[in-house]
Amino acid sequence: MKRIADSTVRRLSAYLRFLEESARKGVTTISSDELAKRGGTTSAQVRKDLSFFGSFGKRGLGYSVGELIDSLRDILGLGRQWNVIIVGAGKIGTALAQYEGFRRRGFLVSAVYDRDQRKIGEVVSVTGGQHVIRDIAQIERDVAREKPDIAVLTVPGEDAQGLVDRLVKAGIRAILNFAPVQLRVPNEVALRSVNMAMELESLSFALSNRANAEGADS
Amino acid sequence: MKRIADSTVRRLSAYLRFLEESARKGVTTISSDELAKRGGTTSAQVRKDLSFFGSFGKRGLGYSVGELIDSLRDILGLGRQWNVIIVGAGKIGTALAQYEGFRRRGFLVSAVYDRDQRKIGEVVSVTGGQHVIRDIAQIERDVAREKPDIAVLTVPGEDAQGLVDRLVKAGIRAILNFAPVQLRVPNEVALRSVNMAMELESLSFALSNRANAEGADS
DNA sequence: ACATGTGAACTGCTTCACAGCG
DNA sequence: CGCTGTGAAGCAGTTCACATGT
Repeated sequence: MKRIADSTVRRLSAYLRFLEESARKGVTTISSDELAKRGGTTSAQVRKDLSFFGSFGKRGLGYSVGELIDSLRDILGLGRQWNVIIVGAGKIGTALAQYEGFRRRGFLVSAVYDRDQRKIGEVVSVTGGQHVIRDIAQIERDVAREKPDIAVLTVPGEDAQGLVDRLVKAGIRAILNFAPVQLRVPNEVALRSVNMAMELESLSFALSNRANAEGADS
Repeated sequence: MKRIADSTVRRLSAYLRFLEESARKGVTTISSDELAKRGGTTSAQVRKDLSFFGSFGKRGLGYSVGELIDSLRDILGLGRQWNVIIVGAGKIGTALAQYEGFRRRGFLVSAVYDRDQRKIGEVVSVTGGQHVIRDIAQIERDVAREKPDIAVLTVPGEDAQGLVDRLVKAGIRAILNFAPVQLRVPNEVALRSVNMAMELESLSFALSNRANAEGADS
């Protein structure tokens, strides 16, 4: 398979959300142009994005909403459940643990970790249940045994790289990082970072230079 | 001024963080190569990024850590305080309100809003203080009067676009969106989105297509 | 007639490579 | 001599434009 740009994947995800919304409204057919308007892109871009994976439309007509939803879910690997562990039970970690969007899309929080002895053993709510906070000290053992798919990192910046190294060694294959640091992982591990400091500073820059205010939205 | 790529601004932000860390360690001089290694890029990229704004280094030597920190803070517009309002006092909104990183970089939470009558009037902690949750109904009036710089949106997806329209009309110039929807704003308003669903789906895609696991990190 | 699918053109970010200067 | 600053080359992602299929 050809290498797919990250920007393409993000757009596919956006198309999927809009398609699901359209389906709920009873729309059954949609054109690349309508899809583009809502996704903040162009019809050519939509068609190009989809073309990497096959032909999903009918010429002269557009796309079947239902079929395209199925295809996109398949392309994005959303046809299964992914087990997610949350590493760091601070404010953001516990807030994420309860995020409804996780479950709705097949991401199940299977464990929550912290290193603070006072928190370990406490019960936290997660979407669709509860978990006892586990000790980060046992994370290698747990990851090796339970093989979670994704680790969400919500620990202080100074602890992040060390934990990543441990998680990678234990066999994790995907990490979503919220710590405000640049992490290093081997090529075979997928890493995405959400860096609030960076987003805020980018807004600060835009505000200080009106020329760049123009909305380059992720 | 020349148009600056978004990717450049994000890297500048990363350089700044690393420089501040180096300064704390007592490092006084640094080369583009060292800066690149930690920022996950190349030395040529570092020099090109900086070159858009001037010449900051000494040939044969490198950059003065202190001077470059000052220059970057200036470029990014971090020499002043920015007032931030948080719109939506749910789990994520309240967690963000307490985020230490806000204050440390000059972003001050100046108000918190919700539309839920049961929450309005409640007290929430924010970094360095407390706020009484205000009624979203009064947000236009407050924005017009208090002129906050940035609105952080942490409301349900279905309410997001409506609120953005109101905020923009009231005069907001920058928005950091956490709702999982694609927002539309006029060109003169700066918008950044953090979309967790998108990040997770992008990891799901990477896990389902090992070829793409390679870490394209934001 | 209409909207897709796609090679070709284009744009802009990244990398290269070296002249310039401390 | 070493490292910066930068024009030029390379490359990747986007846009164009039209042939194709219904």
